[in-house]
Amino acid sequence: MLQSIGLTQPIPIRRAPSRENRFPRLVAASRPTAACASCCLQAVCLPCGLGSTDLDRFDEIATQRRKVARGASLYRGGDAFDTLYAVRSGAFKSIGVSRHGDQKITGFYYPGEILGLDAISSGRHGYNAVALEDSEVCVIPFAQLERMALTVPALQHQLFKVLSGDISRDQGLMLLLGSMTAEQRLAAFLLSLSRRYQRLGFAASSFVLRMTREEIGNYLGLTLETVSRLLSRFRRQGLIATRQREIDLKDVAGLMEMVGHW
Amino acid sequence: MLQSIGLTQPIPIRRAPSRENRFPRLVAASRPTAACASCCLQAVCLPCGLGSTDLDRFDEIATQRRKVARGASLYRGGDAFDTLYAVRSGAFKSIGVSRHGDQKITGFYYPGEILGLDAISSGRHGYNAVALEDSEVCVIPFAQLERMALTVPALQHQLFKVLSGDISRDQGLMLLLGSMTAEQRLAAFLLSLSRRYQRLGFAASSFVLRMTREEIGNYLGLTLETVSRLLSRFRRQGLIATRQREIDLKDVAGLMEMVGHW
DNA sequence: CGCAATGTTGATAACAATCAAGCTCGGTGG
DNA sequence: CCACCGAGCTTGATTGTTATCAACATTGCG
Repeated sequence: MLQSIGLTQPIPIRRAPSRENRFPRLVAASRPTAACASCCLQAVCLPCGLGSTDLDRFDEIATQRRKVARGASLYRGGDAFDTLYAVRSGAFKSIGVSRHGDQKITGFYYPGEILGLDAISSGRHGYNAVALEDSEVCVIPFAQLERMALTVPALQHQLFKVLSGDISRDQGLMLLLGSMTAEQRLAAFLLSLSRRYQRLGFAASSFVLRMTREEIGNYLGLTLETVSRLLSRFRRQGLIATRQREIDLKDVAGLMEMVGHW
Repeated sequence: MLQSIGLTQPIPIRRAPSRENRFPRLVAASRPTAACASCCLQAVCLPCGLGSTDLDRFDEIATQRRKVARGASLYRGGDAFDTLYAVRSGAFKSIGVSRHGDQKITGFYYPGEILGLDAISSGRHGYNAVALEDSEVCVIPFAQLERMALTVPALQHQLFKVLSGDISRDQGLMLLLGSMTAEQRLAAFLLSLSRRYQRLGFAASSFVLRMTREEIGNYLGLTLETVSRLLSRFRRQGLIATRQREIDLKDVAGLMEMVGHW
């Protein structure tokens, strides 16, 4: 069955009652401090290389959580950079906005993934981070994190790995944008989502899109019409099944063949 | 006047006598250990945040240099990752190769820039690094670098900044590939080269391309014909002047206008 | 029930790719 | 020294993929 994914607690996935700044009651209650030690994302999140004593020290840094309602911004381009954020539940998009108001999505972020890494170098955020659904993040003050990294080799190493991993991911996307057809891009996108859901312990071949066709198209450098047409074509070809935003990958091998072994 | 750039020593820029594995005599002599303290790239290279005592310690790590002839690989995709490389002179391209033999250039690297950052996360290089001309790099063993970063806060911070800067740069390129016309991409490319040359202390509006039209096109997700046509158009429009690979930016404002304020 | 947001599908147009021919500049060999 | 050769570049003609414009369907919500 198609299932709800990307959630670490039972926030309803169907569209929130209105566009912005409203949380369903069940998550409105105040919330204890984050505790990585008991977090189900332990295996995939930033502190995943740490032993239990180091993990406790890390917990002293990342004490705070923050909720972000669907459509609201976690930070905006131009904001001063102080902290990294680890997605705890929900999903985010990172968007650049040009002076002319054109928007371009540079990434989607799922639980266990880190937001704000690109801002370290300049000390200022270059993009807006917007929640695709009611979401929650762990707040990780960067100065403290850096200080701790000096005394915990495993943490320093993990940080290097996370930063480096982001570079790899972006380069993969550049490859996609720079040398793949629309068809290949969408296939690659679906496969990438599949892999990420699997990493989180969810079914790899059956998931619900957190974003609209328009957002997918924007991210992939395509129009929403092209995305819609391609999804229809994939359906006709028996590669996938869809029902609104629910996606079933019926022929993963076929999709991979389509991407062409990059 | 158009001038030679990207070189920290007088290697002739005109095409080397043959395709590969041949160095002009003047750089064939064996070379003393690298010394950041006396390197003219100090201000822009990896150790740029360090004080003089820390710089001396850094010099003990990065003792080795390596020459790479035009067309030769510094490393290849699949190679184990041990070391980072700082470009000392010359220029490199980073290319991904698909199983079908298709190549895609993911980046160009100029003096002071660091090669290999994307390999930290997996411990294995994902791309080939190929010299665009006879070049030299400083070898920076990563394990030692990490160890030193634990005791030198400024170095750790600088490493975070360099990694983060690469993420920003890649995201900028994604924006370019995903939402700009051919014209905008090429204009953005020329402006980006201009900025990099300027950073190195060279003229910002007058430089020699280190890469072919084909390589530019590959990098920008265009064909070489499109690149050539656009350069001709820019010339007709009075935006640039060209003579082979020499480029003069005649109207930087016009080029920026074209890119459209991303 | 109707509205607004999202998604599907069709017709047409534009941009860039492809195919093709020729040019320029260096290097090489007769 | 000159002629040839090839890599790299330019330009033209044509094709094809994807964007754009447009109409309509579906869903959820007030």
